[in-house]
Amino acid sequence: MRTTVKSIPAESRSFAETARRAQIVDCAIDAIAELGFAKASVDQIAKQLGVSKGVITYHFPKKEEMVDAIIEKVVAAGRAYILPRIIAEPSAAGRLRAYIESHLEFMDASRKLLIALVEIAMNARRADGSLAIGPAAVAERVASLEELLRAGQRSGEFRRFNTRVMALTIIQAIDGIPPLLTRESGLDVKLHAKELATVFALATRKQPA
Amino acid sequence: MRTTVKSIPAESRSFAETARRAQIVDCAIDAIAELGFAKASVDQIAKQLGVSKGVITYHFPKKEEMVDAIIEKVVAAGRAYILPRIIAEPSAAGRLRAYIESHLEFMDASRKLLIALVEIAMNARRADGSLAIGPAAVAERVASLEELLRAGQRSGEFRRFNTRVMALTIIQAIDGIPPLLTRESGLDVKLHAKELATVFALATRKQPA
Amino acid sequence: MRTTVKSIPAESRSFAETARRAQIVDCAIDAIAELGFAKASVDQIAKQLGVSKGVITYHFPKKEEMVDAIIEKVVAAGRAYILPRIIAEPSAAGRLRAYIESHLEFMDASRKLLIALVEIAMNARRADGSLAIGPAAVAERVASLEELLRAGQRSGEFRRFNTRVMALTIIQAIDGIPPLLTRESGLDVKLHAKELATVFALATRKQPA
Amino acid sequence: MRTTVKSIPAESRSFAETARRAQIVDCAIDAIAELGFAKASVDQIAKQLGVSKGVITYHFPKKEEMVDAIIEKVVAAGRAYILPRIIAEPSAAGRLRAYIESHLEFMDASRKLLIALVEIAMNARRADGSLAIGPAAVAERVASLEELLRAGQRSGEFRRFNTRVMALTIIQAIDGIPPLLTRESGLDVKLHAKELATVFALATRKQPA
DNA sequence: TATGAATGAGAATTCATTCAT
DNA sequence: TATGAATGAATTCTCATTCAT
Repeated sequence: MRTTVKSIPAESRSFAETARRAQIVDCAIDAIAELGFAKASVDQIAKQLGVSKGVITYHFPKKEEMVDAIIEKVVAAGRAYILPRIIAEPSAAGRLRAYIESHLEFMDASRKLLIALVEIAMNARRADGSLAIGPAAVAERVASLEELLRAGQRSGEFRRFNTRVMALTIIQAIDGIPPLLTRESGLDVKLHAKELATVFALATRKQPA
Repeated sequence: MRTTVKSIPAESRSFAETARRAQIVDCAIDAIAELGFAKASVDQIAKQLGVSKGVITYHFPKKEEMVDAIIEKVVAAGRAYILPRIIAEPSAAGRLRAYIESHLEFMDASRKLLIALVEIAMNARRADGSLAIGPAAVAERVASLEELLRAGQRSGEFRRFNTRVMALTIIQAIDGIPPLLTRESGLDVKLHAKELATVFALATRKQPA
Repeated sequence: MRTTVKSIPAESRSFAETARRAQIVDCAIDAIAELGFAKASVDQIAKQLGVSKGVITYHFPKKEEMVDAIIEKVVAAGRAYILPRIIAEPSAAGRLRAYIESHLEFMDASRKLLIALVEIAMNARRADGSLAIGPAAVAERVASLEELLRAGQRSGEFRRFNTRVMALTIIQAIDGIPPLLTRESGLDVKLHAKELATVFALATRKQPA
Repeated sequence: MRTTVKSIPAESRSFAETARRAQIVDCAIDAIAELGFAKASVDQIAKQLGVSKGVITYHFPKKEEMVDAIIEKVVAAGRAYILPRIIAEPSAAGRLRAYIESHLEFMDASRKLLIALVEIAMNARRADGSLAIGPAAVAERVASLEELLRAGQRSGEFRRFNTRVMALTIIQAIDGIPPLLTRESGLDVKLHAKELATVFALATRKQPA
């Protein structure tokens, strides 16, 4: 038997369980990306997956859990793509460029994931009314980017600037991309990435004369 | 008289009617900013305004009309704040700085308005399912900013760059602010604005040797 | 001042009052005929009349009263058209033919009135849920037609038949016309009337050997 | 599974599903016959069935589907009753008599069904505003009755008359019965049927002398 | 008399969630 | 595990009616 209230904790999930959850998450991402968060009902997701609604609620007793699983998946995928590309760069400037470009490349390659994530970021709310993707998540990203920037300042590659504001500026410049992708499906992301990288390269480098 | 089908056309509204609509719009903005678009139901708005639900549907037979009124209000307010500040600047660089800073100042001064607008931009959909704030609205802003940038290039103030990508980058950097305001209520917008202005000043200026 | 609960009794109505009521009734008939009873809201009627909703509710505090006024008008108009044509006929057979033909002629000439009346007959209900046009109204018409038929039997023109059933049959054959008019706007009512008259002429006459 | 958008297609319905739908349809027929179409809300029907409103919308996502199911049921029942009785008759006159009498017998035996059907015919409208039972449905019946009449004329049983008008006349004489049943619950339908059959027998037969 | 604002009941529909099988 | 039926709250919208001016 299975209690209705709680889903199986991650560590005690069977292989099949894990696979099913992944399937559902993928399908939910599709649905959210296509229809928007508001219209991506459990019904819809189940329909697209070709199973009964009960399957969804069995694996994710609360929709919130499904949302969390989606966030987790996208974040993990993003990290897996981006981190190695940053680390591979020897200079701070290179790492910043890699940070920006790999973010946009990932977004380009995983449009649906990102569109879904943004839908969730804007709409999904917890039972108490708070946003599902809260300030803490951003704060973490900001902190890690600041670290990168400060390293560049310490090494003398970057000029003096407020690292917190610069980090926020870069991050929200990046985070502005997915909605752009929704609106302009033909957007040249490569070009956009290069331009954005250039912008922040010029903005952070030690200014000549 | 009031038909159920159409609201009174703007030009034939009485003073009281206009005032009531404004009141409702303000209240709706509050509700949307606080609760998010999805939870800002007609019921909620009516409750916050201390009137019956019918009052809302009386003045705005379709919720869509209310949404349009909100958009109109915010856009008009934004334009009124920003445009004079841009025009006042003699140089292209000055106008770009004014563009960025006045946008952020306005957002800072009118946080709720902007948060509501972004909620609407992300969520509100017309009866046919299309977004209430469509690609056309963005395209218009991009075009007008590109004009500013091209003028700077023509006058020799700005380096050569892809104006479309730069415009998009600037605009989405700006549009990323309201969600930031939601998450970080203590954000120093003045500082952020200056930093952002500097970023794009450095990014657009004719590069020194 | 004027109480909200009761309309002015018929006998103490001013000329203007009477005219206004007639205007509203005409407009309501139009609206009901066009939109159907369910969609002919007070709002709609007021809009078509170009006045405020209050005007309607002032003259007809309850919608039911308006409905009654419509019924009254149509019935009176019908009676005025039909009765003289019946009385003019010397024979029972002639009166029956006149009964049928003048009914259909009236319906043809006053399609909107009849369509509205049928809409009301089918849909309008009193506060207690009973139909606005009840059994009594039909009973009266049946009785009067039976009288005509019995006279024909007494005079030897008609064969023996159950006058009640024949009267009901004729009346509902007639009452079936307005919906027919709604569905088939090109219906040849003249032809239909003649055919119907012939049917009942053949059905009532003393049968030849 | 059950999507919100579409109900299960007829061919893939389970036994239980079919039974439930039938139960709801029956209950809806009761409600419509009793209260009229306008007052037979989903709420009402659910209440009468002793279930929650969601049950209805679960099985019939759109009320229109429920209406269609009702129409289908009544039409099928009618056809099943009437057709064999017509076919059984060898002569055209016999078939016409069977047509009329079996219609009325069916109406008598299934009063509620017919009353509900007429309510629907008069009131139910599709999303686009068109009547749920449109002109096409009547046209079909007229055509098939005309065929019967023409056969009688060809065989020499019937006199020459306009088959279209005669068919329309017969059909609306029949269709006038259900409202009559609503108003006069004590109506002797047997007698009425015989009388109606006689009327049209006399009206269609080759005239003596 | 006329107006328009306000009211509140009730309509259809959507949806997350619960639960027996 | 999976299914699908059931639930009830919430949402938008319509409408007759009331009432102050």
